[in-house]
Amino acid sequence: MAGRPRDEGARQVILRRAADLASQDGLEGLSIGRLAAELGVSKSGLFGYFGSKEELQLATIRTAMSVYVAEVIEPALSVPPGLERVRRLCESWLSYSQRRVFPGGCFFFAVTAEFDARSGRVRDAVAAAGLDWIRFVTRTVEDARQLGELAGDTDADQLAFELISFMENANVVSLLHDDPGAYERARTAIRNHLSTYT
Amino acid sequence: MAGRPRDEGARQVILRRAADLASQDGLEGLSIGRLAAELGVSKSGLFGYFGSKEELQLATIRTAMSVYVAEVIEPALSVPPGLERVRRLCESWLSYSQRRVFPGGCFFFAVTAEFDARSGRVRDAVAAAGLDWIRFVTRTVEDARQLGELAGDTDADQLAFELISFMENANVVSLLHDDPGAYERARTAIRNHLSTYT
DNA sequence: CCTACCGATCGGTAGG
DNA sequence: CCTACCGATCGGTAGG
Repeated sequence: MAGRPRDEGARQVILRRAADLASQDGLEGLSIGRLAAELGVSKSGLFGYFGSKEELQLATIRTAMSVYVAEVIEPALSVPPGLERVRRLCESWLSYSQRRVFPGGCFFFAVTAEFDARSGRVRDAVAAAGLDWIRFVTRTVEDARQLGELAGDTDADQLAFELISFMENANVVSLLHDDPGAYERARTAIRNHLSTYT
Repeated sequence: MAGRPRDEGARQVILRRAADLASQDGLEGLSIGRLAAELGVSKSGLFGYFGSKEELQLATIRTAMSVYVAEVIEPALSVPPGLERVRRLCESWLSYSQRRVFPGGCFFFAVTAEFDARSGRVRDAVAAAGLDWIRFVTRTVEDARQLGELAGDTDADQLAFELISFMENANVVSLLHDDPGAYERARTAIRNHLSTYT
């Protein structure tokens, strides 16, 4: 539990910066020395907050999750369950990616691709976060179906997979090809796609 | 042009191995020392083939492209242009990912996520390969439309974006959650999706 | 294509 | 929370 009684505000500033860096260079590319230098503190001082690089990585993921909840989940929950919440959830995600809340685009896209073929606690934490997200989208779709706002035979798992596909591809295309039109392509895909399920 | 007159067969063995490692740990995670140790040669001996880490990374991308052409593009080109070629292209891609031609799943998915927020020659090479792929899918779709096998008002860019979305999401979900069902979800999505365009 | 090395940086620790 | 350090590893080079 190294560092837990320390200044919690400073800790969150460190972790928010770590998440920004990791969205661009990955959680392995995030080095304690570079992070310390950017924050103007000593390497061992920063190290003391976490105790190991792996703990820093895990704490960074938790901080990124709280940003994700505030930017993507909460805006969707401000709308009542149903098709409008599904639309709002997709739009919140695209806006979160497009506004570059993390400078490297979606934090979880970056670290998922980095750790999807590895093993260990960091990979497990990334996988758990990914599963939470899939389940939340699926539940949001299933609510809309049960309310009669999507066709009764809608396969919620299938539709959630398809919506997530469009969103993540917009993120990567916009980053790699510096093409903001990818977001409009995703919005068109989502709009047309939802209309085939109604 | 360091190393070009050397044994070309040995060079390709090195690069194929490098592509396997990079699909799991990334092109930055690929270290010359580790690669040399795995191949049982000295670090400086291996280094002499490439002259710099960046040249090794660029050569690895070119080798991965030739694998991709053989595994994904050529099977599609063995079918005449039209809707059947579109279907074959998607199936070749899903098979390439699912058979783990590269142990970390699609090589280009891994290195795209790694370099999409960076700059430099490696990023540019990854982006150029990605653009080639998008254009090939778009052209394959457009051929089918012009042959009257997709609706006349089909937007080839849009449909290519949607098909690629499904394929890439299957790759990452299957890796992160060890869920081969992701490929069936992508196949269902592609089948249903193509039928809405006909 | 090898051994042996360079300076830089890595994660992590000792001591204060 | 600092300075100063540890051994390991990085990309790259000298010399043969």
